[in-house]
Amino acid sequence: MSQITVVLPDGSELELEEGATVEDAAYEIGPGLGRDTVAGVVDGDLVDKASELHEGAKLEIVTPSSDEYLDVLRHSAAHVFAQALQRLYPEARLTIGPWTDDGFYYDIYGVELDEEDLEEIEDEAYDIIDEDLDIERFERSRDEAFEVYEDNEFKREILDDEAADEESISFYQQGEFEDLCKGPHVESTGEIGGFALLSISGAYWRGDEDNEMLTRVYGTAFETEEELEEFIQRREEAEERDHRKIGREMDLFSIPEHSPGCAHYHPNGMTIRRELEDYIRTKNDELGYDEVWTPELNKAELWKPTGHYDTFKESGEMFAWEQDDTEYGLKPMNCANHAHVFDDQQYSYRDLPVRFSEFGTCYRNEQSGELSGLLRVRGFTQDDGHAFIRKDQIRDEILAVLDAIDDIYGHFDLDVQYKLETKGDDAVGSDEIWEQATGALKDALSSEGLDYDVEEGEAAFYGPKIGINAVDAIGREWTIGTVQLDFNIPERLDLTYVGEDNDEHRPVMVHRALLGTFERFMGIIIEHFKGKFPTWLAPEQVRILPVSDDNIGYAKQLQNRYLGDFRVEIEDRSWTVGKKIQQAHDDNVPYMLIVGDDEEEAGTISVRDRQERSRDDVDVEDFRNHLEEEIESKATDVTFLE
RNA sequence: GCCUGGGUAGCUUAGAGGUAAAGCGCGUCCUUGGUAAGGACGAGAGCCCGGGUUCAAAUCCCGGCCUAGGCUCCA
Repeated sequence: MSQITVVLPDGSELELEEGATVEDAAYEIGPGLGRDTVAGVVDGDLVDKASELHEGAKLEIVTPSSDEYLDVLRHSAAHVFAQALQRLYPEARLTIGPWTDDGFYYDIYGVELDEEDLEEIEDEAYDIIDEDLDIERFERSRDEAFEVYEDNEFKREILDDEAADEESISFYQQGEFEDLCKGPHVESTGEIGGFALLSISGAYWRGDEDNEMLTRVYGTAFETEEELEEFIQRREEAEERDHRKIGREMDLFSIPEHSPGCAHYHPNGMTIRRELEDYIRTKNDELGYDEVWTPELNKAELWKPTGHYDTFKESGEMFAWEQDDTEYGLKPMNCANHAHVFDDQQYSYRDLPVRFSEFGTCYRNEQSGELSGLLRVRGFTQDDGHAFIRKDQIRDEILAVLDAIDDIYGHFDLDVQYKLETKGDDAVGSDEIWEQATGALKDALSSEGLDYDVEEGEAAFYGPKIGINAVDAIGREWTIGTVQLDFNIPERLDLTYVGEDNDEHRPVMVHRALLGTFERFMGIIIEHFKGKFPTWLAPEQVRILPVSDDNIGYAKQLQNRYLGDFRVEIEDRSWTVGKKIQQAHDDNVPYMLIVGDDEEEAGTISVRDRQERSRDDVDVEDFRNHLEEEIESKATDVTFLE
């Protein structure tokens, strides 16, 4: 019998007989570990403990105390759901039921469910958990497996595809229930402590729009009921951060029924947007961009040579219509217009880079089901910019933008992820050009020392893209800033500059948006700050609370004499001090100045901040100076009372 | 676009065939207050829109619009 060697997490090696399984390896290490083994992680994949090991495998043993145990538990919870479902709806056909980051789902066919049905299924699932059924793996021959799934085309397809190479097919069984499954699973349904079905939705088989719509049930499971309760609580807290809720409460914006996907900024929201605009204008100045403005309305012709027409119009994403026998459209992007501004005169190599920036308002007809508050809209304004550069300027230009983005995001305390998106199916231009452009972006990311994920095939049609992604309250990722390198549009529009050699040369275009769009960026920061904006962004920076109506005069005096440069309101409703304070907290006002007879006599203020810190006898000038500095430095939170 | 929910006062929600409710907010009055909700009274609702069933529809049925979470798209 020949031997194989596997590598354990600490780097040590373990000699095993050929054909040894994960469980065998665990027993080899120690009988205790052997007994505790739930599954294994082999070369990074979670697998059943009965899996055979191969020479050189990197092996990790999963026990109930491993991080991966929860994934295994949830995989079993998906089976418990399926079992409960089959007890109540024997006609339901099962497809796939994997674990996910925070639970599991199961896609089923042939049964219609609504949310009331979920409660019933959940009760049945708890019965199955109480029955503490042993979960056992067994195998069937291919022929037998096909027989079992005689009327389940989905499982048969899995047998034909995923399990095509396997002669013996892995099944799991618990009580009367069995399911085609490669595992791994826990040993008994009783190991699940907390179980909940969360929602119901549709999902296309194999994720393909042309396939059948399946019913997907999302659920989650934990080892204990307490953990489940914590999970539910975390979800409720996430709802509290929802930018749509905060946006309404703080009167920042609205998206009325008559303008689906198009935000209306209210005065408070517009204050924030204007601060963002001012900041980005400053940054664009520093980066050497000249601001332009180009129209939303153009003839559709504009986008034909660039390729936008094919991409956006054909997919129904562009708002376009016939008018007087001519097709017009609203711009889905700003680049074609900027390219024309560039093309309007002849530049020399000495002029490059030529950079245009614009807070450009674009419209795209996003699918109705995709709209989501400010995060996915139909009308949006990008802090867009295009640099027209020489090939030898690529590296510096990209680095400058990445630096600026890094600097800007620091003021928002945002955790962002960099993505490199590469050539997709709808791409225009040659492979060679794409490789060159993608390489340049990679170089820039590495030389900035930035970690990034590569997303194959996700780029815009005209060039590879660095996407800067942020996460919303419920964990969805959204691209905000972006840098794209484009050799194609200059080619298609025949853009040129005159080189040192007096010949015409092709410029390269860098497309970039620092915040992305004001809509999405605001949505992200509302959720990130939970409405407690940094003072420089806060719609109301200071609220003066007179202790009694008699002190309103002093409040006004303070506002006029010292605080005229800031966004200050006076709370003049005849409320108790406690009530005024509560209201100011609810409104997320950074600073409250409480002024009564004592302060009025001494000419001072009492300062309270939204973190519930307070100080009496404060000199107004000191406060004013600090406020100025806090705003100037774009501090991410209130600091006067630190 | 597809699947499953939802749309009732400015906001959050209750009501589920028989005269439309509550809390917050808003108005008036009383109270003039000291670091997270003082009191009284009052105004405020085409119950998303259009059709249908019914003696009677916010409620049941059909269609549409909007919206939430998924799916699919997506710069």
